[in-house]
Amino acid sequence: MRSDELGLIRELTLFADMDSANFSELMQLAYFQRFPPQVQLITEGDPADFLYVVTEGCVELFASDNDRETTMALVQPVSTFILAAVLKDAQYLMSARTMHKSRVLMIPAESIRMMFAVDPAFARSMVVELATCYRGVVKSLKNHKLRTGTQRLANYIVQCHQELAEDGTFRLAIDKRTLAGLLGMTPENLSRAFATLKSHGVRVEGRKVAIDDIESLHELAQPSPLIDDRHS
Amino acid sequence: MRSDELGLIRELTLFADMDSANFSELMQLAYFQRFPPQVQLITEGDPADFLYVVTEGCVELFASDNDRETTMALVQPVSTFILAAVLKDAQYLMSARTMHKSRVLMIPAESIRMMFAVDPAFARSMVVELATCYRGVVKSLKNHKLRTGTQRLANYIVQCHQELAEDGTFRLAIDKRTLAGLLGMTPENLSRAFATLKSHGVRVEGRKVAIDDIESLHELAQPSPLIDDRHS
DNA sequence: CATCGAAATTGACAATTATCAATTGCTCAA
DNA sequence: TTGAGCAATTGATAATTGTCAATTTCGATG
Repeated sequence: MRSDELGLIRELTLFADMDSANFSELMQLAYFQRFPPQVQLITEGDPADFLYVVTEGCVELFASDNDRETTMALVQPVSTFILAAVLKDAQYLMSARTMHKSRVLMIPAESIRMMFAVDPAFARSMVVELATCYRGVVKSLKNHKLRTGTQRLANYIVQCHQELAEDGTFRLAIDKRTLAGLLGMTPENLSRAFATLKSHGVRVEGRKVAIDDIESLHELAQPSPLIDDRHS
Repeated sequence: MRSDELGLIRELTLFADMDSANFSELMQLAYFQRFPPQVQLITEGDPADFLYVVTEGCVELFASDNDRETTMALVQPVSTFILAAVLKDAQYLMSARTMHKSRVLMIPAESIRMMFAVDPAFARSMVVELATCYRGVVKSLKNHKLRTGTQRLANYIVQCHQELAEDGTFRLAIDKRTLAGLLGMTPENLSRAFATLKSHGVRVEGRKVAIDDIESLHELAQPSPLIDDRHS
């Protein structure tokens, strides 16, 4: 592992307050690996053997039932995922696959649980991490139960606009197929939702998005901090 | 507070491992109250001032956006709710109202956070509690994204069957209006879903449910432990 | 027991979303 | 450059779900 990467991991809320010796020991026990795109890292139903940390690339969390499949979340660097299963020593509820070439740290679940029992600061950080994840899923559930597909897209666009757009223009960070999955709709439906947004001042060309009438978009999206705010 | 109730609260995973003196202190700071049905206890968006514990009755967690509203979960005694918001010292993401006459313990958020910092066993219990809640919401999100309304109802019935039915017959624990909300559909739709289940061996009369053909119901429901198992 | 009011059901219809098929457009490698 | 292959779009249709209105049923109360 490179030391700059180690530094990034150390800065994560989950590890920042941990005792130094414990952190070092944990890193000693971990595996650092590169994966090509579209590699399935974990499968739902399997026992949770590792806690994962993405340091480069992007990982998709997804879930299946019967022959349906849905994207649950995208994990961007630098973040951990699948902590709850590791802690409860339970089965994974979600599967994970790399979207792009990715670098991933795999920490044995056993050693996470051991440190959890031993290092109180680590336990407290876990609380904060899990509370944040919990609230993230609650927001996602609200997003899905309270909004139509078009409204979810509108809010996604509003959020991108706030985060990246300087002149009202930005590029989608992910391809439309993945975006459709994330928003819980089919790619066909996403196309139509984009078409609907045209009349609310949103122009799309490939991955480029231009927003001409942010008021009109806000009107349609009705963004709410209790659903859309990334942090809080 | 009655001592038997205190005992029930002490037995909760969240408090079981806590230091005795700390637990006593926490209970000293808490308010125990009775509420009539349909009283709104908390409103989403408000700062999290209390952690709640239901000891009798039932509490509905719900969320709103624009003029839509949806049931997020039902909290049965004895359980805590709204822990994540308290811990993060953030706004509530969900509102809560009593469904029936209820007894509720209200613990000041401030003192929960103080104990969290001071009592390592309490912090570790929180991790387990939050991990469990997190997985609960993930299951709920999977339920909604991967299944149709009728399938969700079928799985709900299968679950009731496993837990209460001895002779293939049981009573619904909640009224149909609430059940509809919980399953994320309108009452009208729930009626139609019940009608659909008739051809899969489910007879409904008021709150009484009789299952004639559990195989056929399973076939339709396709229950999965990674969505439907209460614990794990 | 009668009656009021809310819950539940049913029907008709609209909106939303999914599915299937066909076509267009883009990207990458030979 | 060109063609193969995949992503994206578009159209047609079906399935699912929501909305509105009209009854019917059920339960609590006087």
